[in-house]
Amino acid sequence: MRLLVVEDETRLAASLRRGLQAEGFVVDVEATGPGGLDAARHGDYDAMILDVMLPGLSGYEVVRRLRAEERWLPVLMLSAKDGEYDQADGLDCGADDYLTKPFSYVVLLARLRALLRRGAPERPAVLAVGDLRLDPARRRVTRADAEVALTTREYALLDYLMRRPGEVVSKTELLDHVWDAAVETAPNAVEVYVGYLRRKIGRDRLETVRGAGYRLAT
Amino acid sequence: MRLLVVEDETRLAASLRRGLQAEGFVVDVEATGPGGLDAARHGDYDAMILDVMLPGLSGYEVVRRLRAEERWLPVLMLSAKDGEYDQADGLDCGADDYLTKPFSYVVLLARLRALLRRGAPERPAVLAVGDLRLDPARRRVTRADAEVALTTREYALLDYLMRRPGEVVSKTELLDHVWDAAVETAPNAVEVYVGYLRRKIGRDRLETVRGAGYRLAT
DNA sequence: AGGGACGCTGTGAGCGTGCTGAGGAGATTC
DNA sequence: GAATCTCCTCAGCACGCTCACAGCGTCCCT
Repeated sequence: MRLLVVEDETRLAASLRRGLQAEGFVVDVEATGPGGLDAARHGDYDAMILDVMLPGLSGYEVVRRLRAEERWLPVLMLSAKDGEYDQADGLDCGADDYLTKPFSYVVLLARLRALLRRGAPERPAVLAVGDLRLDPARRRVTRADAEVALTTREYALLDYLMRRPGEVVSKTELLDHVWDAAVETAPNAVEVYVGYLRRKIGRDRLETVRGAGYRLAT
Repeated sequence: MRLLVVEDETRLAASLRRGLQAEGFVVDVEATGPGGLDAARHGDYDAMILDVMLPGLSGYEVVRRLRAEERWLPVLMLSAKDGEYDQADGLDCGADDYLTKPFSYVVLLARLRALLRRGAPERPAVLAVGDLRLDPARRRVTRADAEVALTTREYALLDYLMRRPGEVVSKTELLDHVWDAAVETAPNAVEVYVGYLRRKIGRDRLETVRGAGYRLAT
């Protein structure tokens, strides 16, 4: 999952990056309104965390322009203001959720997950495909009720695939969303991790579609 | 837009009904957990506003059961609690948004609109010609509901033809679009692959127009 | 009916794509 | 500082897809 964080307070930005990366997200940070807008336009992110007070262009304005261009990526707004009308303004100009600073990290994560779930075609709190279950809140995976131990990368890969069951997902797409796009990673890494996953969740769960990508059997 | 409000405090329920109706929504109110669950199952609502503290069945439980039944209508939870973990729990058990009492009516409306805006996620349409179906996202082809296994090239060829059903497509055009235009490929390759396709999707599906090209029978 | 152009298909070589085991680099733990 | 874990690269291997080739069948025109 790729996230865009637009925040000009460098300490908060760094802390968000660290925390979200630890959860397995791929995180890019922009510090200005125009920079964030540009990144959102071209970056192919799964969601965006956006401060209201930004140099160059306010968060409100960034969302408004994105929506005007028919870009619908989920946007979670952050603001120091907490008057109710400010909140309503943020939502009405196109944001999907709103948090006031100071906010709790746990709440941020929960709302972010809710947001990502909402954007997906189906949005169970626990993802389930066959006897495979993945609980994003607890970061736990079970297969026929037996727990499966996964590393961060394996988990992120399975998470991404389970949000698109039955669909073919290309190696490039996986590299963009599960790996860090800034780092050049060989496509072979995907093959290697698909191999690891197959050993843990069952060989036939994860089909190879030659020349196209991988598909999680439904 | 039809809304379901599940709330047992009659004064709050009445006020919500009045306010939302004034905004043009059609509003039904249920006062108990089981009643709300039942209404959500059968009512065909566009969204649901759900209190956590309910007689009979808690709001958490109602959402969890709905999601377990694969019902994905947007749910906005209301609660008097405001501990951060409660909020996280509500979202993780399947709600899409969360408000704590007392809440401002303006905020409620804004969040509701944000929720409704995230309607059905667009999914690339499935191409269908006769009993032949091609799903680009799943990269899957079925003929009379039976899956047809295709190689990359066969799939690309069928994809191109199915986007032009009934039209005559020349071999040159196919070489340009389905094969790599930069690489010089013999026109015979097209004939070979048309042959393969015919064996898999049915001989009469793919007509030869001598001297002009091929046509997918509609 | 005959000839020529066009299209079809079986065969097989070449190579692209994906899988795997081994191992090095970096982070973390004891 | 050693042991462990995780991530990722590399090289070798195997499968099966792709396509050229050649021979035959089919269609159309005279």
